[in-house]
Amino acid sequence: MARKKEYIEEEVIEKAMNLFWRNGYETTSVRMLEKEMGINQFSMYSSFGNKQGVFLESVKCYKKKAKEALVDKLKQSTNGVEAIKEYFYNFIEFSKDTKTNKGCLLTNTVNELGEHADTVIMSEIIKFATDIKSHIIKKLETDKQKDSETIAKQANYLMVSLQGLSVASKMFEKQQLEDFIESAFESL
Amino acid sequence: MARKKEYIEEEVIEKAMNLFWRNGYETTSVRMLEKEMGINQFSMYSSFGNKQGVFLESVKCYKKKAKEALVDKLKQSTNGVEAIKEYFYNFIEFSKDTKTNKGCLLTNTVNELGEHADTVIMSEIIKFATDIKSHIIKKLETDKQKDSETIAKQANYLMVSLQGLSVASKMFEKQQLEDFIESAFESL
DNA sequence: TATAAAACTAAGCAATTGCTTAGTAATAAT
DNA sequence: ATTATTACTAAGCAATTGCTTAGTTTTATA
Repeated sequence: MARKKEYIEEEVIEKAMNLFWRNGYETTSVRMLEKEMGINQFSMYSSFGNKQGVFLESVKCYKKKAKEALVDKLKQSTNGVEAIKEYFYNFIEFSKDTKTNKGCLLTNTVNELGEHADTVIMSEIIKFATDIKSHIIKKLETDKQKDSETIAKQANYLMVSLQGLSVASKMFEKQQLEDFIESAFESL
Repeated sequence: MARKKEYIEEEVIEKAMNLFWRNGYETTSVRMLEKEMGINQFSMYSSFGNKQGVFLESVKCYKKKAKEALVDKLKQSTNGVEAIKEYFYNFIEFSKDTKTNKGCLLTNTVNELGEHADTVIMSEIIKFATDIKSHIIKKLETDKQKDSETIAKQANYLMVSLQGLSVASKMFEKQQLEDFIESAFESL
């Protein structure tokens, strides 16, 4: 009874996600999204409501990709702390761009929008961060000599370090990033 | 022969700097600057050329403030590595806002504008980062047991950590930030 | 006191923003 | 084939962006 959509929502959202990842939320205009996603503004708004809606779906798409490329590997590994270090190295690869790195889309978002960010989007971000932290804690607990207090402290430390790596990867050279990772894990 | 300016450029720039610090470059509109600086757009443009000009002066103002509150203290201290740790703690105080922290204006800028940033502004930022790093190296060299290679590595590590602290301070609680600093200096 | 130079006010500029809407084309059930 | 439903195109909306300009006010000098 009705006409068919000429695009697959999951496919165009992945393109939108990459645009947001490269440029940030504000800098990415609806016109840019139109071009990159290859669909008209009408279609965008009928599928996702508004720009925030497109971004929310992009965030979900990013989470899925990051889960596959990073979190699942961390989850499956039995290497304890070494697995977390692997996560750090994998992240650099994951966020690689043509020249410099793009950082983590979620970190970029919090950093750009801060308090102004939509609460739905923020809760998505927090859920992901909490998930990563719990996996980090599990790997730290592999070492039976550590008490829960040092584990909590080290988990906090690693979460902040991860944020640092995300931002620093956008402006530092590979050598500095590797120096960072190696030094960061020296005392663990 | 001519009318006097009704404002002091240094004073209004400090206000502009605080606005940019809180909101970032793009989110800060010329209208917002007008209100915050308490001067008309005409005056803004005649004093600083354009929005980028206002921002460039704001960056210089930030550098001056950060130098006084952070770098000079680091420079003067004779506590070696402990002085660098002090720098980290001082930074948290320096970037404090009403509720969360504002991070470092320079880090925020690179993170927001990335490659799109004006080259003049970028060179100001790089100069400042290089300056901090050289002071960090000096403090590390206090420990005569460290060879130049480990010093270089540790300096890289600390610079990335500082970026991390800047971003993380915008979203983490004080306890996590202190956990980070303490853990970060454990192996040094 | 008259004058020229600079600084003010405020209205307005084109371009861009996110979003909407009027009109047309395609589709599956009747 | 007709019809109801949805998706498309593309033009256009008000609001905001960075910036300019026309006209007025202030000021130190001649």
